[in-house]
Amino acid sequence: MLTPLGKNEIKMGILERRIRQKENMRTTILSVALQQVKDEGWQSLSIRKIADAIEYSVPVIYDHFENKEAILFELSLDGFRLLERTLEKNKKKYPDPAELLKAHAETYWNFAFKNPEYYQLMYGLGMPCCGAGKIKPEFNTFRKHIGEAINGIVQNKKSNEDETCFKIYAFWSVLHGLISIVMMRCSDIDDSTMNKKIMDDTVEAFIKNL
Amino acid sequence: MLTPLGKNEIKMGILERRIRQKENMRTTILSVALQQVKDEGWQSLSIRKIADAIEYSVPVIYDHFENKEAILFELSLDGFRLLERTLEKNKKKYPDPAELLKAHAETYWNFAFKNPEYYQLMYGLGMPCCGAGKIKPEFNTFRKHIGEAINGIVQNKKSNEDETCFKIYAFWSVLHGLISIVMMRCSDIDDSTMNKKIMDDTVEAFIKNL
DNA sequence: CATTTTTACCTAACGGCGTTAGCAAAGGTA
DNA sequence: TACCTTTGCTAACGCCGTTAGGTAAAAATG
Repeated sequence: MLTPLGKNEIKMGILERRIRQKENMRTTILSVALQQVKDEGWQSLSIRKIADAIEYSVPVIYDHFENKEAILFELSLDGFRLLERTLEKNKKKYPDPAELLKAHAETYWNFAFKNPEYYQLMYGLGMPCCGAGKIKPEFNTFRKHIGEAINGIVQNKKSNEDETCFKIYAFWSVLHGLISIVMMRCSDIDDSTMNKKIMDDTVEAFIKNL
Repeated sequence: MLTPLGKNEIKMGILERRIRQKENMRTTILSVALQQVKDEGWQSLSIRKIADAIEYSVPVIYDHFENKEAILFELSLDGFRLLERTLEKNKKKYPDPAELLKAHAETYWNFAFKNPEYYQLMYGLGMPCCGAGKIKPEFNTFRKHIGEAINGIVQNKKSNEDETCFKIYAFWSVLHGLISIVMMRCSDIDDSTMNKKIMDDTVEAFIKNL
C-alpha cells in the first residue's frame, strides 16, 4: 500500500494523487464517525456503520486505522486541537493574566457544553475505556494554558513553585469536576445558567484568593 | 414466577424458601459480576461470563435482572451504600463541622482510590453509558453530607442560602475533578502522595476561605 | 394415587459487533 | 502482451446482549 512500487521509478503525480485520495478517505472516515457520534452517541458508533456511511466495505476502514480505538483516539486529538485554538486566541486578546484566566475558564466551560461528545471522549466521561489507557500529551493542553495565566497572576506575590503547581491543578479540578457533575447529571441543579453561575462565582473566588 | 399460584392457598414455607433461593441467586450474580469487574475491568464484563461463573445458562440471569445495565446500576447502588456508611461514621466521630468536612473529603478520596471500579461506575468515568441516563437519588449522598458540614461551618457567618449551595458544589467539584483527573491519567503527576497533598491543601484553603 | 398447573432451566437462535483471511478486479509498468 | 501492485470485496471467526420456545421436574389439586 503506497510503497514505491518495487525497485521501479515512481510517477510522482500518480503517487501524490494516491496519497491525496488516501488522506481524503481518512478524513472522510473521521468526519463520518464524528457525525455519527453527534447523532447517536459514542455507544452506538460502529465500524460497520462507518463503512455503510462512506459506502465502502468494512475492511477498508482497517487500511486507514488500526482499530476502532484508533479512530476514537484521533477524534479526541481533534477535540484538543479545537480547544487549543480558542485558548490561543484568548492569550492574544487578554494581556491581563487574571482576565486571561477567566476567559480560559469560560472557554473551557463553553467548549464542554457545546461539544459534549468531544469533551466526553477527551476526558473519558461515560466512555468505554478511551480516557484510560493511552496517555496523551494533549491532555495537558488546558493545564498548560491556565498555568501560564496563574503564573502571571502569582509572580508578584510570595509563593513557591509547588504551591503554584497545586493551585493550577486545583483550578483545573474544580472546573472539570463541575463540568463532569453537571454533564453526568449527578447534580440536582438542572438550570444551566445556575450551573454557569456556580462556575463563575467559584472562579472569581479562586482568583481573589490567589 | 413466584406468583401466589392462581386462586389457591400457598404453602408459606415453600414460598419463603423460594424467595430465599431467588434472592440468593440475585446476590450471587451481583457478587460474581463485581468480582469479574475487579479482575478484568468493566469493559470485559459480560452476561455470558457471569452465567459461566454461576454455572447456570444465560437466560437465568434475565430472571433476576432486566438487562446488563440493571446489573451495573445495582452495583453502583452498592457503591453508594458503601460510601455512605463511612460518611455516617464520620458524622458520629467529628462534632466539629470543619473537622467533619475534612474527614468527609478524606473518606471520599480514599473510597475512590480503594474502590476505583465502584467510583467509575457511580460517576460514569470511563464507563459505557452508565453514568448518563438514569438519575440516581444516591448521586447526592456525598453532596448531602458535605452540605451538612459546610452549613455547620457557615452558620455563624453572614452568607445567604445560594452562596452556601454554590460552595457545596464547588467543594464537591474540586474533589471529584481532582479524582477524575488523577484516575483517568490526565494529570502528569504520578506520585500518589503528591496528588493527595494537592487535595489536602486545596481542602484546607477552601475551609479557611469559607 | 393420578392429573394438571406451575416452575426452573436449557438449547438454539437472532441480529449485532470488531477483526481478519483470502480472493478478484482494476490500475500501472514493461 | 504479460506482470506486478493496489484496491476493494465476500465471507468467515468468535464474541456480545437478548429472547423464543421447549422440556422435565416440582408442586398443587382432585
